[in-house]
This record gives sequence, C-alpha cells and structure tokens, in this order.
Amino acid sequence: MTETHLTIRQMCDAYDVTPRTLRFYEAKELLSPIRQGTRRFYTRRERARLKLILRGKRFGFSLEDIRQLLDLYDTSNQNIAQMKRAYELAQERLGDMKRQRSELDVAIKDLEQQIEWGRQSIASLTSPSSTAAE
Amino acid sequence: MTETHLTIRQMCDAYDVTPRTLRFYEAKELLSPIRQGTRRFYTRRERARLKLILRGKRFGFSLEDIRQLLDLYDTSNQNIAQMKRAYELAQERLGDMKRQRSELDVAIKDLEQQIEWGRQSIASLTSPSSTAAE
DNA sequence: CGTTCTTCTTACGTTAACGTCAACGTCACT
DNA sequence: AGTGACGTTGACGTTAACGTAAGAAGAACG
Repeated sequence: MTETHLTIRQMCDAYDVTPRTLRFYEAKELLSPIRQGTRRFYTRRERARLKLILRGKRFGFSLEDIRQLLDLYDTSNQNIAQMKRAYELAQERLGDMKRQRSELDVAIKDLEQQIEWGRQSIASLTSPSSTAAE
Repeated sequence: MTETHLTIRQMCDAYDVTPRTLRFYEAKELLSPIRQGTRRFYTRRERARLKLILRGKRFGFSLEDIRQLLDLYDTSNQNIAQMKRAYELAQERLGDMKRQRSELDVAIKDLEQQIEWGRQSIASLTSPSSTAAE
C-alpha cells in the first residue's frame, strides 16, 4: 500500500514502458531497484532516474550517454572522480542540447514556411482560380 | 567540371556521409540520382533532399518519416493526394517539433541547474572549507 | 490444496541504419 | 595491354534497444 515502493507493473503503468524495458535498463545499470527475494521494487530515486532516462531518449541520447549523466543527478554520489567526469560530460551534453535547440528553431520556421507553401500549392491545384501553372 | 552534377565521392566529402549511406538512402527511395550507365550523379535537388534528411535525423525522425515529408518539399510534385498526405504529416511533425522544443527548454534549464549543483558539490568535496558534510 | 496470476531468468528474434567484404566493371593514363 | 583509382552490385555482419517465447517459482484466491 505504501506508494514509496512500486512493483514493476505499477512502474510500467505509470511510465508507459514494458517490464522488459525496465529489466533491460537494470541490466545496463541505469536502474537498480530493491530486490526482495527475486522481485523488484522501485523507489522514488528510481522513478526520478527513469524520468531522466526517458527524457534523454527523446533528445536522441543513447542509453550509454544517459547512464554516464545520471551520476551527476545522484545525490548520494561521493566519488569525486566520477562526479567530475559526469560534470564534464554534462557540459558537453548541454552544448549539444543548445545547438540542437537553435537548429530546431530554424527547422521549425523552415517547416512552417514549407507548410504554407504546400497549402498554397494544394489550393492552386484543387481550384486553379488564380495563379496556377498549366 | 560543372558543379550541378556531383559524383558520389563529391557528395560524401561535401556532406560527410559514406557511399554506403547514399546508396542506402537511394534504396529506401529518399534519393534518386541520375544514372549514367551504372554511375550516380547528384543534382541540386538531391543535395537539398540530403540536407533535409540529415537534419531530420538529428531530430530523431526515422528515415521512413523523412521520406514521407520529402514529398512536401518536392516542387515538381503534381500528385494532389500525395501532397495532402505530406501536408497532414508535416502538421503533425511540426507539432512534434514544437513539443520537443518546449521540452528541450525545460531540459536545458534543468541540466544547467544540475551542473551548478554538481559544481558546488565537487567544490565542497575537494576543499571542505565552508558548508560541507563530514 | 490446486489453480491462477505475476514475476522471474534465460535466450533467441527483430528492426533500423548502416558497415564491411568480395567480385566485378570502367575510365584515364602510361 | 597493364595498372590504379573510383564505382557498382549483392550479400552477410553489426549495434542498439528492445520484443517474444519458454519454463520455473513464489504469491494469491477460491
């Protein structure tokens, strides 16, 4: 009944993933749920990590990229070398994301323009009342 | 000598892709270079398409997604049904991209904050002069 | 207590997007 | 006619990120 420990099914329903995916992430050391016997229970920490994983994926990062970044989000991390590495990587990723954003802005404007062009093109093809090519 | 028809190697150098990639895109009907004998020559049109392909990929679109969108960019397209389909798809993709942008904005701010947090965390671990945990 | 449900492990299958390799053709020289 | 350099077509290999199916094992229910 406590909401602090979710079963694998509850996780799947909550985050719209399959059990296979969660076990796969665990095998790749992105998640490490509590094991009671053989069963898995996911704490608040795992849920936070899963959110970050899913978000990272949407931006095209690989699971390996994400795994390395997660160290930075781990509040209980005492390994200085590991923190520094994660810190460097995070800077790089931040650069990636900012570049991606500016490129995305261009692409959006471009696509909007292209859509408008397409709209007119369709209009002139369906009812050639004004300026249309023969 | 004319710059209007590029060989496969010139294309590869210009866009940093491999011949295999260009042939693969052709097999998937994203490109259709001129064939002189068995050899390929890429016109301005193909280069424009390749740019769009590579950009689409950076935003996580599949080649199949991209293939369908390319119809909208094809100025010589006279197929109304196809144009309309591409138009609808483009609207959806535009929505995707706008959503992606707002999510990206959040993620960037989040990561910036996390980096700042990491910076302080590292500082307090390396030289515990001020407020640090023992 | 037998059945059903959920979860577990193990392991092979799948898809996308190419990489890599073999065997061959064809210019451009020399 | 020989020799590279570049290009072509299969065809099989590879990696990431899971899907899927088989079989066992513990929990839950009537």
